[in-house]
Amino acid sequence: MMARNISVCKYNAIMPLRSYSTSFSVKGKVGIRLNFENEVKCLDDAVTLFHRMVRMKPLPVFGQLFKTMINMKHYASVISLFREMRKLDIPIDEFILNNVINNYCLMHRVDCAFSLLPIYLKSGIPFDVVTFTTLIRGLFAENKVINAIVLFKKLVRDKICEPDEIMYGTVINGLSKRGHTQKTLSLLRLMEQGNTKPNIYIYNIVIDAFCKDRHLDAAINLLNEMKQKGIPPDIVTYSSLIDGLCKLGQSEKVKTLLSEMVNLNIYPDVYIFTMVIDGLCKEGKIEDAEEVMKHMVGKGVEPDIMTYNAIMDGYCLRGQLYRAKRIFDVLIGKGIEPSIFSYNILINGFCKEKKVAEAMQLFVEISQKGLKPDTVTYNTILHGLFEVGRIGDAKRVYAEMLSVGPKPNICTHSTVIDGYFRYGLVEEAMSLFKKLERKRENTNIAFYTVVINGLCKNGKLDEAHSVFEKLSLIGLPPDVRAYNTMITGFCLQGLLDEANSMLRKMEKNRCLPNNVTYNVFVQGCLRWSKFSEMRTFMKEMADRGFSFDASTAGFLVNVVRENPSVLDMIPELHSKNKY
DNA sequence: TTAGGGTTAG
Repeated sequence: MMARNISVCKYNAIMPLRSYSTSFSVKGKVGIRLNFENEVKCLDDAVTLFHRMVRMKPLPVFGQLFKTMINMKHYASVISLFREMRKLDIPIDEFILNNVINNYCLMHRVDCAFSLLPIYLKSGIPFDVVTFTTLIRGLFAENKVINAIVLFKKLVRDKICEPDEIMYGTVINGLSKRGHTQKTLSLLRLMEQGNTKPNIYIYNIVIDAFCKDRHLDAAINLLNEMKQKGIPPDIVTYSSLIDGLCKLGQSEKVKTLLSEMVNLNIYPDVYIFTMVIDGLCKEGKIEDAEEVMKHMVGKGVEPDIMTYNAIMDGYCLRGQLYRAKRIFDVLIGKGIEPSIFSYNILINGFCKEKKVAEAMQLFVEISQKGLKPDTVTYNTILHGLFEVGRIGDAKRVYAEMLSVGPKPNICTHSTVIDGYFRYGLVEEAMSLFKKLERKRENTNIAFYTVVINGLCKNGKLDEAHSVFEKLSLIGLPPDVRAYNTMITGFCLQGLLDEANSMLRKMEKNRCLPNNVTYNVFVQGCLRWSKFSEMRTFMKEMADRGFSFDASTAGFLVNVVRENPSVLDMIPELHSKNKY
């Protein structure tokens, strides 16, 4: 296979170029554009063509070659060819510069993209809306949201360039993908007052943001609004809405929207069918999902890897791993390449069922198939290995990840620290925790809760409490899980007063206790025979509409079995309706 | 040359 690719590349590179050229005229400039789209199949072709182009007279247009290389993701080579052009004194135009800026943005080097701006000034090339739209997208891609907005506002305020629909779309999309849904709506409203009116793209981005936030009412209001304004919704509008409704399990509304779009002659594509299939699978209705898959094939829409991934995940969620694996074999049989998601889904399925040997086999297969395990793969395997107590293997996999794998994220750190604590490796857990704190790694409240829980479970309540106390100081106010973990720690040690004052503290800090909070406290009372406190507490619990969970009920059964007089000490336990 | 929709992990 490889040998054939090389020979095709060499053949393409020596094709006579003149026969593929056309002349064009833009803004009064005449040039020769080479029509090579189907001829440049690999980097070799592109570089060979570049070296032929630089010798041509008159010089042809280079921008399209760069665009082709960007599409092939040969970003570093674009930069070296651009530098070569500069050395050869080949004139640069706005197409080349905009493409190189885009290239740097795609490399996540927006700083380098900005450093090209002086070339525009030196070469007398005016900045245009494309340049700035590309830079704004580059800033968003690196999560530099404030910089993106500052740049956008400066462009408008200083009248450097008039934003078009695409620039607005880029800003609104950047904001929506980073959780600023309300701001996307504000910008849409702002557009209504200006010269550039919101179009279908703008509406679709805002509708999608509301759907992702599960605010389907707001999304449907916008759908009606765009219809009223004479902007007809398209397949993307419907796909966002259908996905949002599927994720909320509102199958009746999904059916309504599906028939509405078909009435408008918009037919569901593989995206929409996959969303419906995924929604059904997540609800455990795989038989229905399989029916939808048959239906789509009947309509001439072929399932792709994401459709199969949804079905595989559905079977994994029901613990039917071997059916999931059969789907995996079927898609390979059909010539569909599994993605890293396919492997992750199966590995997760096997790990959840504690079949870690099978999971490890798939993990090894990933590299053999020319794919690379990603952070999710490592996190899933690490969790699976710790879960079954294969600590040595977990440590080996973690070391492999640190040396040759993807960069660990907060989920990796939480999994490893939790794993260490669970097997009493307190020193290793704390040393990793302190190292991450020193490096100012990204942390969140869930990560700290893992540490607090680990310390509590290993009898280090004071240390856990001091970590808990500093949470608000470092800008991570404890959530209900963090409070529950700390309350559990106090209850395990019999410090019921401290647990109670923690419960009052959470209410004072406007973090409402939940069913777990009360159950943890009740179990603490039972464990330490604090029956009078328990009676007071049970009343508060019932008043707030909470009840015993399965864990408390099991605990209670054991306590009563050992000491039946508990039932006399807590007469409320006879009241079956309440507890 | 620059904007919109689908899958996995703690």
